[in-house]
Amino acid sequence: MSTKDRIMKTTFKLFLKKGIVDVSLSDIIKAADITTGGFYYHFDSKDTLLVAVLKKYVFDYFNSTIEYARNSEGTPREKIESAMLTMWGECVPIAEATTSGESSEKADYRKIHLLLMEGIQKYDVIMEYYTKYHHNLLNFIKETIDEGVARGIIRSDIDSAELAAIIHSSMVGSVIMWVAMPEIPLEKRIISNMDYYWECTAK
Amino acid sequence: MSTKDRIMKTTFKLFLKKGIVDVSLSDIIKAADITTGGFYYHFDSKDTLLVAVLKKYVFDYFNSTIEYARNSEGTPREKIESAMLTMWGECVPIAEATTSGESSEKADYRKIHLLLMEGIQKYDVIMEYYTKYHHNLLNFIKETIDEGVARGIIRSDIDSAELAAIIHSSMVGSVIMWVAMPEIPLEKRIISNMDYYWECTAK
DNA sequence: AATTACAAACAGAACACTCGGTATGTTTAT
DNA sequence: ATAAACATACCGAGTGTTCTGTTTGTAATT
Repeated sequence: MSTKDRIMKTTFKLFLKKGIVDVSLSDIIKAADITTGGFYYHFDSKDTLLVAVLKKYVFDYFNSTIEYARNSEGTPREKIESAMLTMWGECVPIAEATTSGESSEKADYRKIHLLLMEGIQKYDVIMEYYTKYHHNLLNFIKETIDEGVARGIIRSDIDSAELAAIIHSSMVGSVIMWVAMPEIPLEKRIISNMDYYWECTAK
Repeated sequence: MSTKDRIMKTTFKLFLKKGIVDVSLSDIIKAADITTGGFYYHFDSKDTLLVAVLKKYVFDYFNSTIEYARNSEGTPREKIESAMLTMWGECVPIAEATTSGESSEKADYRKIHLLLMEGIQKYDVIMEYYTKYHHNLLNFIKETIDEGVARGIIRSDIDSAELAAIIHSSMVGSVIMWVAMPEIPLEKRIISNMDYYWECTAK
């Protein structure tokens, strides 16, 4: 693994532990076992690194998950549910970044969400990534509903754009509620919400 | 207004502008027109101030809004909807804190949400406040649904706890989506979601 | 010889916080 | 009535630390 990759991976691990602002350059340098000179050889500034890390470990992963779900088989509900659970439940790249031998602590989306909100507040470009990601997710849900209507699985008298928006915000809300009240697992929240929608929408 | 109140109000205004971590003590001292010594006469530390400000201007306001809605008249839907819109749409104390003459910039809940997430990450006690607030909100929704069932307005075969959780997360999700995609106003999102639920639950 | 990939010392600003002092009340004792 | 004793509210220079970023140096590779 290249030094640059090691810096990014180490930084992301530190983010998950302490949030963005509480990670200093010297923290990164110590944890990645490099020096200041080495760091500035690979990155222009601390900010450059932070944005690159969030893009790589969060947004690229999310968008590729959506892309994967888009091309997968299954009922509309299965497709949407599995995309959500993959993005927010399993969090593969996070697991990869954190559990490579040394650390066994569970990395979950709750931390990621807090990171994102911190990033949004600090960097406009993160806000742009976040908006684009949600447009992508919303479109995916709408397309999947349309597909369900076309296949005769979903009632054809619904407004797919509106239903997609409702499902979308409901799913996102489940995640936030899970941040505030982790005693109910995310999976249960998502499935319970979906049950309710499908009761009203399935043909 | 006492010096202590002025410090807190000024700090909250700065928070809305720059987030928590980017507000330094010297920012506060300049904006509130005090001195370092004056500040430390009133507060033990910067952290003490930050937590006190979030409690006063966010959590106390939210919880009192729920209390007010609990004791108000109207259909279950009206009660729930107006509580949400008061908390997240109008944001009275924020308006009070920011628009007292000098500043006319719109303060909305989007900033508050980002502040809260920042606070949660940094201070355990803020996380506790946040959890308590959401339990309070969830209970209010459940009680209101139960009341609707008792009054014969809502179908009696629904599980009020589950429906409350679904409505709760959907409302919270609307707020988050509004952070990411502000082009659709919060009010429209909330009403659209509620329309959908009421179609399935009203008698 | 030149470029790559780092090392190490350092600069300069910003940070939260301390501390000795001052001015202005407010009791209490004579 | 007056002075002593104390309390409250505030001042602002100064401390030590930490921060990001710069500069210069060096070993290895091409």
